[in-house]
Amino acid sequence: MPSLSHYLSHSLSLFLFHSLSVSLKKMDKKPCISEEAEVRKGPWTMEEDMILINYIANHGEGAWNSLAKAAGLKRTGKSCRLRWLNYLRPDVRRGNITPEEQLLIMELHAKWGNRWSKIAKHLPGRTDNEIKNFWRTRIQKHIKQEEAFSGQSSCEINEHPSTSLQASAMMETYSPSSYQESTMEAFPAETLAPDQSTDNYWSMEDLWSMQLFNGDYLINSRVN
DNA sequence: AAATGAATCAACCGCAGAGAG
DNA sequence: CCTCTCTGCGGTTGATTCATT
Repeated sequence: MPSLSHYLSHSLSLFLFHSLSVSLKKMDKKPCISEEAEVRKGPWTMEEDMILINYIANHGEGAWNSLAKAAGLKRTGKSCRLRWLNYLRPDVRRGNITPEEQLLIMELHAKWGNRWSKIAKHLPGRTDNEIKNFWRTRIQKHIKQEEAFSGQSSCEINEHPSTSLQASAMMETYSPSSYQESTMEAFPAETLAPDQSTDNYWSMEDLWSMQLFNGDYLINSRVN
């Protein structure tokens, strides 16, 4: 029977394997470093992620510019904030948007338009970036296809339903009830099933729950 | 198997608002 | 007030992955 430490080290190996393969792939892109200010851009490396997680675990988040400097990251505060909020936070949900979440997004978008951060607040674990991407790649595309199919070219999708007329037009186009009927079947079942894509994949949530990102642990295990 | 186009998503950019000095 | 800095938001880009031919 494997011991807890064995299990944890196995988990860590899997994590490192996954992270390394991702990082190596991404490092091919060579995050660019501007000569003068030495600011890194582009994809984050595993080591940068660990530094950021470790720093926030010990000092908390916020004051991103000084955090970036204090943590020794050659990144802008903005970049650190974005990485943390969209990817590293322990409560970030990975995996596909569920049908329930889709409906909620549709409803809230009809209400508020492109207020992604406001919408995201009503979807625990989802980020504004994720919802925005989801909207643009899936829903907007589908709506446009529907329009093209029905030949209703006059009903343009407006990203900013600032007027009540525009808003009501949008509601007509994708009110929750009509959306549920007409749209759901347009999304393949596998894209709707939650968390199916996470096989053999360690989500940040998993890792946090295993307490792999405990500050002390990271300090000791950081790859030099 | 290779080429090509489409889809996805992480990360950047610019802008605006808030707050400090 | 004015200016500067920081933060957060929404739009956009571009690299990677996936699907199709």
